[in-house]
Amino acid sequence: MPRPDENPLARVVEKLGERAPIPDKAIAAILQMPYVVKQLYRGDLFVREGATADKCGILTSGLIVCQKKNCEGDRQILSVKIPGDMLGLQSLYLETPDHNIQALTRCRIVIVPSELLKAISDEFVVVRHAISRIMLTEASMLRELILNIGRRDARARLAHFLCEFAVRTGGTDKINNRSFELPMTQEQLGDALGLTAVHINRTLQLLTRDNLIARVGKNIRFVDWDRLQDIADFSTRYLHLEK
Amino acid sequence: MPRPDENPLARVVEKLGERAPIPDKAIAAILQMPYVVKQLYRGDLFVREGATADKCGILTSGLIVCQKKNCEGDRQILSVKIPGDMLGLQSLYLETPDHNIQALTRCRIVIVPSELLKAISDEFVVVRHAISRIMLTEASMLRELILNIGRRDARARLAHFLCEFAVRTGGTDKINNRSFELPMTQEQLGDALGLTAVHINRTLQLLTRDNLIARVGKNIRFVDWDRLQDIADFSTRYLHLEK
DNA sequence: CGTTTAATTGAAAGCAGTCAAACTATGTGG
DNA sequence: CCACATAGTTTGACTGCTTTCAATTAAACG
Repeated sequence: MPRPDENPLARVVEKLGERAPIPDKAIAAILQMPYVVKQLYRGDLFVREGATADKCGILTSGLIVCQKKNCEGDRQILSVKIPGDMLGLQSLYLETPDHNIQALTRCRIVIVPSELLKAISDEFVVVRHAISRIMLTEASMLRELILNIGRRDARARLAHFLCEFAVRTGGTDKINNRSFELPMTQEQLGDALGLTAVHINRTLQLLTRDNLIARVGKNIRFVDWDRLQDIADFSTRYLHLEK
Repeated sequence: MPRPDENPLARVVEKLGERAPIPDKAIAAILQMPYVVKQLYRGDLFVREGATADKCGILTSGLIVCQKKNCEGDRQILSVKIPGDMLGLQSLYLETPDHNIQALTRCRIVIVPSELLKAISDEFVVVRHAISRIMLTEASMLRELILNIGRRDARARLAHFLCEFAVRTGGTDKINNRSFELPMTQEQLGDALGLTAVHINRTLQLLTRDNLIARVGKNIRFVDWDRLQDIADFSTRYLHLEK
């Protein structure tokens, strides 16, 4: 298989491969899809609610979110996509997107026609199982977010977000004392957690004061992972990491 | 096709048929699955988070919810299932359920082995497309709930819930002045909206006082549907009602 | 008809929001 | 490399929505 820098669709194969072993024929079919690499800038939309959806893709760098706005224009972020995540899979089966997909930072995506990926998934059982599992895992993460926003206070909510982000970007090993970049503004964090930027700021200070995390700019270090996880009521089950 | 009282699996065919025209052979395969009809009482679990999931089903009467609890035992309802809705489709592709499926009222469900429905969906393109569309619509409803809980105040949140429930149970025609039964306690409503029962009570009174709805016991009548929809910031797009 | 469950009400407390200002980084052009 | 502009963070004071707690009333149920 080509390296991602030779054919960026290799990232798609990798992603699907996390969920099920993909046979060579399917790999070949995926790698042969026509694709477009596109750079997005902060705020750019890849998919617009209510438009027509005929493309999907994969994020290769930067951060993208799914979001919706209420009638007053307040934004609610529904999910944060990290490099390697698929984008707009909904378009394989639904015509009209029910949410926006928007760049949070400058980022790079690889776009393919939904039709083609759908055709491949219709042909190869394993591919469609992998895609189904990805779609269901996305739904599971939405559920956890509902619990997070509906039944946890700001402290637990933010702690939970940090736990999830750390596990998704860096895996489950040696998290204590690990430090990582969180390239989001406090306003974006607020939009992701149903809070205001001001309150995010105060809550970050709270977590810092309680010796749960340490911060230097956008860099965050887990000072006491176990306790943070406890406070966050975090478990990885909903991420469905099992193969 | 048999009537649902002859073979309750006809309800499954109906449900899938809403999403895509199901060929006769597939209908026959569905109707021939072995099934169990089960009565559940309020609070009973059909699927338990963390257990093993090997069955799915359809709700034929009563109300069921998907829910999770935080570490303090507070319940958050993630979705409300009404008669005709599928249950536990997640089990077709994921082994371990990430949420509970619990009876809200006494209800009747028809259960089939996930394996069999999956086999049918592997055999018939249309069936699997219908199922995918159902799964994606469920995800879309989760997203709207996140927006509802994260970015709408109690009044709009409750109004939105009532709008959704009315449309789902009774369709989109002649809603103004329509009255319907909402067989949920105020505590259950609170769990569905990330609020307390007390506040649900006060918010219901608010909607009543503002002449948006009228209440007699669990019966609710829409006095001013247009304004309620406005306040709720409600649109049906996220329900993906299009065929 | 008594017992339990649900709905309602009131008072008080608290978490998070709002508003506004100050401060700090970041980035751009000269 | 500095000066300025802009975006983001931090802080304080105040407001307000929602929760909590507790008591009362009403409804549902056996």
